[in-house]
Amino acid sequence: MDRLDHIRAVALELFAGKGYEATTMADIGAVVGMRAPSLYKHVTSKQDLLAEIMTVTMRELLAAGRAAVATTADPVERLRRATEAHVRYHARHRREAFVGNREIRSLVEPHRGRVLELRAEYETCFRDLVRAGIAAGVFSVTSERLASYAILDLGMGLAAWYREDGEHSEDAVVWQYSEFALRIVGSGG
Amino acid sequence: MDRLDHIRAVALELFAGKGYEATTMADIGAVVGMRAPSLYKHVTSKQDLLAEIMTVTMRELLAAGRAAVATTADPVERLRRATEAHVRYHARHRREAFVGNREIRSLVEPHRGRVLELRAEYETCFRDLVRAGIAAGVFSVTSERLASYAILDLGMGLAAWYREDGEHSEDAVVWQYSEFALRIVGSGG
DNA sequence: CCATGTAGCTAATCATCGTTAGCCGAGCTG
DNA sequence: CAGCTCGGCTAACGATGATTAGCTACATGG
Repeated sequence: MDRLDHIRAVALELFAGKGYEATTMADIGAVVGMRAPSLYKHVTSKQDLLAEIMTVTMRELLAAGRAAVATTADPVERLRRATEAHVRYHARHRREAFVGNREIRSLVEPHRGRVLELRAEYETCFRDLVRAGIAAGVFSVTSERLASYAILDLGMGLAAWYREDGEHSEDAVVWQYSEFALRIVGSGG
Repeated sequence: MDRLDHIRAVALELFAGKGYEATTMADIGAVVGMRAPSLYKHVTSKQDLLAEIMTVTMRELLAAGRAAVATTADPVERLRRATEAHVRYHARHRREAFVGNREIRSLVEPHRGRVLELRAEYETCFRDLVRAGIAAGVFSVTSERLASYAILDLGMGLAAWYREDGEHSEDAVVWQYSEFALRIVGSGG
């Protein structure tokens, strides 16, 4: 693995485990195997490390969501696939998702604004999916906002507790949580 | 309001808004109307401020949960009431709940251990509620763990976005989210 | 009216951290 | 072999921030 990739991976692990502010460059260096100042031969700043993790994560998440709904027009199927993508991403990249959700506050402008925009866009996608199902008469919820937030929060919660080697396989969690999402909108099996 | 209560309230507001680490004693003092060192005439440390917020919050949450299920034996009704209490607490004390969820990492031992114990106890309550419903044949989920996590995460998500003066009233959110919880376990109206 | 405690302030302490400066050895290139 | 670049190191800088020390004004109670 490239030195830089290694640093990024370690930073992600530590940001997820102790938080951005609580992680020092010396911490990162200690795991990578060098002193804090040497890190600057590979990265431009600690803030940059965070900014890149977060923007890449949000972009990937958004892309995964768009791709998931691209091949069908059925509202139920669209919401199911979007939720599957959402949950799968949060299970497979739980550290990225975790940091992405929790450390927005630590991001400095203009990165924060950009990440927030991406997130708003992502949320809008889900709200639209719910709205479409309501309009089609296949979902029964009184507020598309509450329902879409509830579904999105499933993923964020997942990123907090999911472990690759835990009790549940990725597929099991993806399936069960997608089922939950459809039940939330009143369209469960 | 007592000076000390005022300080606690300001600390809570700032911890919720910028995070514990990012909040300085000077920040708190600036809002209260005094210099950082003067705060120590009322408070023993910044860490103590956090520890008290978190332990009080967890104790209140646990008490609210226990009280909610105390007066009925019906599994469906018990889960509904527990969820109502859960969601209501997160709506009414969103700052406390938000800090309580996010700043466990910033809590130093032995406080952290105690708060984690309380949280584990609280989670166990919900898992037992779900298990009881499954045993009684009124819920249909394959994993009580996933279902209870999903329900608990609804509250945590709520604390992140809910605003007292927002689009939805507390009662509306409580009702809708409790409905979501029952739908998640396959017992929705 | 004085004595005392309360609650503020400034200055100082002490530690931590991100980041920069400048040195140096190893290894590739001509 | 000479020199350059890469990537490490130590030392130092500069800022920040929690906390302590020690001073002072004021209010209260004897």
